[in-house]
Amino acid sequence: MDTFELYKCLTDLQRVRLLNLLTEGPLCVCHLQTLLRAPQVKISKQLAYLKALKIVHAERRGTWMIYHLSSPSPDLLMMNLKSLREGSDANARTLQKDSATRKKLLSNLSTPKSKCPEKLFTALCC
Amino acid sequence: MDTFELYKCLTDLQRVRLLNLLTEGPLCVCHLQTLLRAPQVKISKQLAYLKALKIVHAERRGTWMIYHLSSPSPDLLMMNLKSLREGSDANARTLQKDSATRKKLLSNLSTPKSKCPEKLFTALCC
DNA sequence: ACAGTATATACCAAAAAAAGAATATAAGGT
DNA sequence: ACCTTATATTCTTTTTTTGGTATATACTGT
Repeated sequence: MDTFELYKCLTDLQRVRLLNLLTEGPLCVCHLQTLLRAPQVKISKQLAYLKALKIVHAERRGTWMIYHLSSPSPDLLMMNLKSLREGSDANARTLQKDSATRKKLLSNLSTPKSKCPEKLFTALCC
Repeated sequence: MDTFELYKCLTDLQRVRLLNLLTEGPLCVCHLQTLLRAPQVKISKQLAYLKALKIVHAERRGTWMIYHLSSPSPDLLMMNLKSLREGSDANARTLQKDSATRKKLLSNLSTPKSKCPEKLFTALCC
């Protein structure tokens, strides 16, 4: 993959938020939608974009698609995501908040009402 | 400056080549033109773009404009340029070749025919 | 087979970025 | 004052990226 493509991923807040969330574990599309408060099409398209670059990959679990960061993910990507997350600007705060919201969301999933697949790999999803 | 703007700079080979060359010392537009074998407008515009973001700044020396990397330049930028330069793909090779060509170009400048300003700061330019 | 839910894709409009030609500015030498 | 050289800016066209609506697919449960 061309390195410039990787930087292109990092020029858009929404894509960065997706990548940031996925660094902490796999998630399904519906949860990414919820976390980013964005319409399904947009999320789906961004994920398709990232998938085409093989930065993420998807796995079907029933009707749900679970998205993962590909491994090994390029050091360059990880390094930059880390740096973005640890910044002190508005964007960094957004990423930090996303992580926190993700934790809260996932801890609420073990309730009986949740119909999503429960345990996925080591992380909870859906 | 928004971090995403910085990544945008890194999505274009020509801009990266400019930045890479400038990390090794100031250069004037005509030499950047020569080194990148690109038309004047393009170089000028890219430099204007980088200048607007305060990543570089320019200083007039006679009719010549000498471009510098601003200092301190963001760690994030330096880190990524380093990584791009040290890669083993075609882009990295381009950057390495650029650096070599720059050295050769500058060492030919002390000849009497050269009308460009000779010593600039510690580096030779024009 | 049918209805419902989750996700993806196709298609078109809007916005943003890049490229090129022509022109403008700024300085130096005559 | 005028001509030349170096660089910047303006204007227009083209290309790329993004966004939205509608539609398609894939699966589940009945």
